[in-house]
Amino acid sequence: MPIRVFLADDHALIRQGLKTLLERQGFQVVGEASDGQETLRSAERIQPDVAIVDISMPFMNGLDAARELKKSAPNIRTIILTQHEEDQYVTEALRAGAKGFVLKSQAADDLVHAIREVCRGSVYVSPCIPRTAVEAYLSKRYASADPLSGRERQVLQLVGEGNSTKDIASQLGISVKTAESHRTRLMKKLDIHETASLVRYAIRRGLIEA
Amino acid sequence: MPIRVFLADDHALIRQGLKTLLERQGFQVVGEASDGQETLRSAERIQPDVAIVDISMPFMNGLDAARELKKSAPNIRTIILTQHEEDQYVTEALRAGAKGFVLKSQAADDLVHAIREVCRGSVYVSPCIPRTAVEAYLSKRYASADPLSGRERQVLQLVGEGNSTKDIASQLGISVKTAESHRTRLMKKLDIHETASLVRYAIRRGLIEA
DNA sequence: AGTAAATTGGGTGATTTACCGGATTGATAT
DNA sequence: ATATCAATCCGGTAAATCACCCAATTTACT
Repeated sequence: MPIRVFLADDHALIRQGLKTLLERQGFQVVGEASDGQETLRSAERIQPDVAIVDISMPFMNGLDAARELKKSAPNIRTIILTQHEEDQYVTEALRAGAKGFVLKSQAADDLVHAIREVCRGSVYVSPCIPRTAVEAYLSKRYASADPLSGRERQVLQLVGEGNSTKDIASQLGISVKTAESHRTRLMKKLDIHETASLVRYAIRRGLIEA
Repeated sequence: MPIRVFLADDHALIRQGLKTLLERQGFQVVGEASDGQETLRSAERIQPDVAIVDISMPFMNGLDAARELKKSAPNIRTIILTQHEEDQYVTEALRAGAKGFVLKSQAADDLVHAIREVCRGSVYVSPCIPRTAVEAYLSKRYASADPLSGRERQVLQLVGEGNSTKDIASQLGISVKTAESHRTRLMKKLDIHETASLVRYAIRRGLIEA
């Protein structure tokens, strides 16, 4: 009896590609959805073995969908399939109850392995994901979704808004060195090494707007 | 004799899905690439009938790749395949020499039609795209929404992706000084004075994603 | 042919970052 | 109560980057 798979991605073309690919691998695609809410309604009814869920979807994103699925249909194993490589997403996905995390940049084999592994009860994370991200999930129990301290988040926002470290220091009434220190530490926490990535992260977090 | 197709998308998984799907439709997938530069090198050598090119790719985006392909391999018909629905992309894609424009949110049929049409010499744009976008291209009235030159746009993208000036120089095969020069000039053109604002601009322009 | 823009490159000095270190406070766990 | 850890604060040094000056060559357009 083939493994029954559900596909959630807002791009129909991508879904059809994945479906064709998975069916050739012997899986049975039993349902599809193009947003988080549709995923919940449809997957709860269909009760697939595995739900493959993209993060970027309209109305309800894949991580929120995974959280809801965990509550309403705990028997469905969720695999997050995304283009986002940031560690933050991995940690958040695992906390949301996902059993797998696969990048779209990986080969199809990776997804196939993930499906087989989660069906056996394992947790599967793409090998190219830094272990630190998985460890963050395992160790930091129930820390806030955002690993940053208040001051760090404040500095991050100011950096994203285009302020230099010197500006930030004077705005916060601290020395340049301290501002740099906050900045350095938050970058280490986020495993980010350039200002550009920092800005993109701040936008995704909603701290600033593009 | 089957139509020979080239696939350019930075997500291996998506490429494999599309490949499987297209081969079932009777097309022959003769090559793949995961970024714009690889697309140029590889497609010029292989000379496919059609190149299906995603916009969002690292190092060199799909629109720039289409522009280059038009010069170096005018016999290859380029179809832009993207998730971005904004009219601006359609106009820019057609100006860049693309013969087709298909959204990932559409069904596979749409892509199949596009391939057949462009091979017959037509221009194909997904039916869900507003006509105004196509008319903007036809009306030749270049309002030049973006004052940047090609090279500058390329540098902007690389900056937004988090590359240092040194990285950019080596990736583009130019000196650090030249890369700095491009960067300085594009910042002056945009009246932007910090990296953070540059990144936000690149995101708003759709050159990169948050 | 002539003008403008694009692309390439350099030098110098100021600014910023990266990476090393430590001091103090407050919360938490044992 | 006391050890421990995270958060906050600060400094020095070396490397990288930026800002601002310059110019040669190629390309594009009129």
